[in-house]
Amino acid sequence: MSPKLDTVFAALADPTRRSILSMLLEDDMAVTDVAEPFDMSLAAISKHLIVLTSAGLITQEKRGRVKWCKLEPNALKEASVWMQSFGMMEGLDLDAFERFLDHELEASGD
Amino acid sequence: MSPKLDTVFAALADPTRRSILSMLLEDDMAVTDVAEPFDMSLAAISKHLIVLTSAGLITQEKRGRVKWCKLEPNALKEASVWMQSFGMMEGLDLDAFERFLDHELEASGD
DNA sequence: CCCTTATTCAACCGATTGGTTGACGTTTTC
DNA sequence: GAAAACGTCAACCAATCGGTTGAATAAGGG
Repeated sequence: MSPKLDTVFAALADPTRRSILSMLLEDDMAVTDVAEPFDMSLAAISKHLIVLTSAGLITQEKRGRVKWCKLEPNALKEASVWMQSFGMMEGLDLDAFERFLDHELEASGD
Repeated sequence: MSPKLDTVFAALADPTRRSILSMLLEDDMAVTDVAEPFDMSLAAISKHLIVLTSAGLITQEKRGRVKWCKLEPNALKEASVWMQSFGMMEGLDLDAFERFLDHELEASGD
């Protein structure tokens, strides 16, 4: 159905890419700095960043010779809603959860 | 980090497998019945079911010659919490969200 | 017992993935 | 303007993926 879900979940399936997302949670980062903690070539990281960009999970903006990577958390929303529509919260107070989400998502001005 | 997240997200990245999960949301199903709506060999579906089982998203129980597939929604919880702990809620009241999750996950007795 | 139904296994296939290396284009700095 | 820093591209590689087919196993039904 949604090709977007395919790419978002596929992007999240790799631990390196999830780590990158976590790092970007703190701040925007240059590609080189993203790569620094990983035991892997810069080109490999560059590819991971392309995957994340295609999935819409991050955006990249070039300023000077530095390309800045920025988390794009809204891309997680569709996937998250899909999971939620599901049993994910079985046994939880789904109504309360939904009310919470409605309220919070609205406040975030998506 | 968590190898489980790898397999869960990878399992969710395929539209056929997501469809299967949706079908199982309604009721437990035999492998043959799961395969019926898909334009694909039974063996292919069998493989998809193995992937879903490895990810813990479903369980399979053989009764007689029929193997029943059952949704295991708790497996989505870890992945879901990972996503939520995340930027999906950037700009939202994260503290309130965390309190909510703590409360609800505790209540669910995961 | 044989036949059918239910499911998996094994071998194979082409496409994709996650990594490497080395060359290349840009922008900055000296 | 040459050198360094930033990042991508292209070619390659082994491993995995999503599918096929055909044979094999297991359990019921006549």
